[in-house]
Amino acid sequence: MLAERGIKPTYQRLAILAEVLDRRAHPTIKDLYGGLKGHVPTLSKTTLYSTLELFARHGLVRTLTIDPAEARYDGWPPPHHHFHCQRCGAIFDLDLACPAGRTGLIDGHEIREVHGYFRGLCRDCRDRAVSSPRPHRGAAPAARVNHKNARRHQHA
Amino acid sequence: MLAERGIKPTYQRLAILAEVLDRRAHPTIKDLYGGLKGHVPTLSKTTLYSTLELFARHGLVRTLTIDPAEARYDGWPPPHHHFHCQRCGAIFDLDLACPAGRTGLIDGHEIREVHGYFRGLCRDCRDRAVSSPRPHRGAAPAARVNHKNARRHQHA
DNA sequence: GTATATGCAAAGAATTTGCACTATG
DNA sequence: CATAGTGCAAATTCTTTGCATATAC
Repeated sequence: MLAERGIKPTYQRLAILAEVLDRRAHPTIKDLYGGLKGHVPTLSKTTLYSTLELFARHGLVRTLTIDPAEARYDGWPPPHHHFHCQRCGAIFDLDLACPAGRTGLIDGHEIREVHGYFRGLCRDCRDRAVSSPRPHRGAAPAARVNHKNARRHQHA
Repeated sequence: MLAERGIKPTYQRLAILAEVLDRRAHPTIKDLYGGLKGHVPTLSKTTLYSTLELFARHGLVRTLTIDPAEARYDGWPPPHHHFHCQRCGAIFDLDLACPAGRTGLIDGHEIREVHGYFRGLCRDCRDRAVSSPRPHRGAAPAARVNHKNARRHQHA
């Protein structure tokens, strides 16, 4: 899968690719690093970053910038949209027919990547909100997506 | 515009709102800070950050996370998509009819924000590439949107 | 006079860079 | 050997936080 794209298939790269493909939950660098540590104990984050960038350049993974605090990676090939929960931070895949999601030219710009996502309250958080309208004291305030704090509350 | 939304209209807030609305080029914090320094010399970035977050919570501005390196702010109200040039970093508005851009429920998730954007080569960079297919020696490599470096090459 | 807003400086954290080391052919 | 890949540590820089001061009602 790598060699045929002109990417030298090193041990690290194969492991990283497998890890990304294996995860459907849009892992962060940290997630991937944690998951890979077992198989590739010497792995450095530098390699992770550079390899994922390499993969992204070759279209093997998508880099998601939905969460402003940290990048997430998506190895699921078919085009799809995402949903980002403002409360729990989870990211779900959405399979919408999206006519706007086309490549080619728009207004003279050459389209190479299409990104679509939604934000709001996910099903679970919504259910929770319905069953207990008033959040408990000490509950996390409505997630401030722009803050690094949000990271701490996320499910991955 | 602020008071009726329950936001105390302080001098700083009015100035920040005016600055965001005045700019159509999806300014960064740095852009806004630079532009505001003249009128509000004592302005701190802390206030900028917190005020923009406040505005975003109240729907007065959108926070764009298209550029992973730094947030951009959009005070243009009507829903629209964006195009991000991988080479020069510029962000353009795209006015597409996007049926996916709806609020309500999708798969049980409650949609509150819709974000759609494209990446590729903008019209200008494309023209340039056509007229001189081989980049000059020393020309910037294809922008690595994931890198902070990209910032230095951006037009704002 | 109490609550809220502002600002400065310091802290925090993801990402990038520099450079030395390793693997491969 | 030469080239490309890897890894550590340091650097960079956006963003957040802690508190002290100022402002508003």
